[in-house]
Amino acid sequence: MKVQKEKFFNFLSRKRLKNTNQRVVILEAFLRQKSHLSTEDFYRQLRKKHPGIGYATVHRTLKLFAECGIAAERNFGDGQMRFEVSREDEHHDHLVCTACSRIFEFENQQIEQLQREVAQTYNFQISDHRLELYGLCSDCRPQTTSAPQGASPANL
Amino acid sequence: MKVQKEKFFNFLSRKRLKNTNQRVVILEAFLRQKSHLSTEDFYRQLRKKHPGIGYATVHRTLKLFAECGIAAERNFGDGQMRFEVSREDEHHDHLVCTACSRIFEFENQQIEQLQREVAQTYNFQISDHRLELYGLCSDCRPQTTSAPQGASPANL
DNA sequence: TTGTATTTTGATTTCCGTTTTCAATTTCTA
DNA sequence: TAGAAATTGAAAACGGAAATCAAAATACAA
Ligand SMILES: [Mn+2]
Ligand SMILES: [Mn+2]
Ligand SMILES: [Zn+2]
Ligand SMILES: [Zn+2]
Repeated sequence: MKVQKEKFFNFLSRKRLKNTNQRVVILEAFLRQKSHLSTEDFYRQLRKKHPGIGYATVHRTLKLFAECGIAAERNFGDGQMRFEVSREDEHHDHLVCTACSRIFEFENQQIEQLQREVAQTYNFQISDHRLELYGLCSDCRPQTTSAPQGASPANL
Repeated sequence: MKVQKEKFFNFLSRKRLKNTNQRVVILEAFLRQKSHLSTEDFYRQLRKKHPGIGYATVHRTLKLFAECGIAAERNFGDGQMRFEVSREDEHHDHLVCTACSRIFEFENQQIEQLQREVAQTYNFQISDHRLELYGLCSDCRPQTTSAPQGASPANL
């Protein structure tokens, strides 16, 4: 997390932005918080310890994090913007459970490579992508384990 | 387009919904319209020929199309819901140009297969997925064709 | 240290696409 | 054709994101 802090403070001075108490507090809370929180959820967490900080400031600061590159904005289809810490080197995509809303992360280099190939055939210059798999996680799907090895009775 | 019409009318009677003039008009316009239109854009097109039909009805009917399966809802990150005709058998993903907003469609069975494999390792039951590649289309990227084979002068 | 120009803050308002409301109208069935 | 039930369209409500603005905080030169 040291890296992200430095990166943000560099960003601030590069952009001639001011290093305020609120920004420091929000930064540290953000780096500690669990991933994929909506602005609202994050704000609610934060206000427990820091009731003085306003929603607008939280919102603006999260946007700054995204601009600076230490946060990734996510959008899983409910109308909520979500944020997670993003690392320089790492990239991942998501499995989203439509029942319990849990989110699982995965990385698949073959898929990434195939995406690049697709783009190439269209002479398209990729700057970003999103891949999300929606469905039921192992806890939420009907019969989690031990699918019958006999005849499964024709699924529809 | 015959298929979609039948499918929708079957859906209506199955659900005990009424077959109104507006629904027929909207259905036919939708099947004729170009893809990835927002509700607003579609409504504006429609009202030229059918000024009497209200936005609410258009919105509700597009949702019905989606529920019935003849339309796919899309969301390319601008805060607009978009719709396109969806066919029983076909599936595709999208390349979205961040400069001119044009949208290109592609299909890649290898990626689809790898997605299934990812899901399997998480014991996750996929019901849907979205894959979008964002960037610059061939018309919008800096030097479209004939990249210099000599030294390219350090981009950035 | 000031002084001061500049930025930031937080309460509030505005925005904007989506969805709901509700009385009037239309559809469907018996 | 009557009457129950669904639909319509104008308008209002909704919800999250973003903008507004006066007061406060910050940075920095003198
Ligand atoms: Mn993630
Ligand atoms: Mn498409
Ligand atoms: Zn689940
Ligand atoms: Zn383009």
